[in-house]
Amino acid sequence: MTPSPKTTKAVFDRLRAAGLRPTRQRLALAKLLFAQGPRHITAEALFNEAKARRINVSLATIYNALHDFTESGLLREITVDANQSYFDTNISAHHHFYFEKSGRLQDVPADEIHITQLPTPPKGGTISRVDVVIRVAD
Amino acid sequence: MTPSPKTTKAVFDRLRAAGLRPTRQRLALAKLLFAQGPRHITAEALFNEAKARRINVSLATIYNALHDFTESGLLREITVDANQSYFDTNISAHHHFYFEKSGRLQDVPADEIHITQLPTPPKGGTISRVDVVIRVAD
DNA sequence: AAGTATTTTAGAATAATTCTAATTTATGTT
DNA sequence: AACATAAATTAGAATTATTCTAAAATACTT
Ligand SMILES: [Mn+2]
Ligand SMILES: [Mn+2]
Ligand SMILES: [Zn+2]
Ligand SMILES: [Zn+2]
Repeated sequence: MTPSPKTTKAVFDRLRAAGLRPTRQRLALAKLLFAQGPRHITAEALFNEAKARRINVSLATIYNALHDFTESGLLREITVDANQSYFDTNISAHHHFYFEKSGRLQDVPADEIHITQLPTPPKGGTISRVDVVIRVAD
Repeated sequence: MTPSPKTTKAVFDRLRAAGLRPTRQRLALAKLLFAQGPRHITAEALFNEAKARRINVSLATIYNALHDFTESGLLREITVDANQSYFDTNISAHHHFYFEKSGRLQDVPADEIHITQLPTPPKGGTISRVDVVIRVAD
């Protein structure tokens, strides 16, 4: 199957809208990240995936792209494991199951967790995000 | 002020009860960790604190002790920052404010967050813990 | 097409953590 | 108390994820 021009165009526009230059490598990585459904991926995993598809991208660029995407709101960084960062292509409000043995993350839609009371942050502070991680021993 | 024998004895017994040999360095570290109120500390911070008090302990031992304490239930490991692990001396059920700028953690008592609905974990999985992190932009 | 800012890159550097293998220590047993 | 043995400590090397550097390539504006 030849690459869908529709997908390419959509990804191109998405980068543009985010204020990021649609370079060859960002385009390729964004397609890997966003073509499928929601994903939770590490830098190393994305690097390997790119290699498998013969996309020539340096590891530094992987990190640059992941951080650039995160800063411009295309990705969200998730910290559940002390060893490596996960990047989430689902940027809407939601939570996670974290399978401790496999290290896999699974989305939990926001409406499946009801938080009916939350404390007020100390004076001067603003809540930037509330993360719920349900750790599952598998 | 000479070290309180009461505290020393209590810490000694606590290690014993946890099935850990009360060695010189574990005793000293446990006192640093548990003498005061609840703390959230990194390996490096504990190492520096030990040095400041002329407690001679290698960095490897700091890591060994923190992990041993965690495995035996005396500490809890908290993952909020991709760069380093935090160890929590408060092992009762509770949650956290995380001040993104300073990297400081603050306890939120369990009863200040009401979670009235939680999803069922996938078949075969058991919830080992539900962590709520309220990220505060300060 | 030229000029400039941005991006990419290889490889070196850094930082947290873990490992190794030798030494020391704790504890149970004579 | 001395002894034996398992467990813990240690210095330093190794590992791993990530960041940095500075040079080359590319994107975008004129
Ligand atoms: Mn990062
Ligand atoms: Mn650990
Ligand atoms: Zn997600
Ligand atoms: Zn805490």
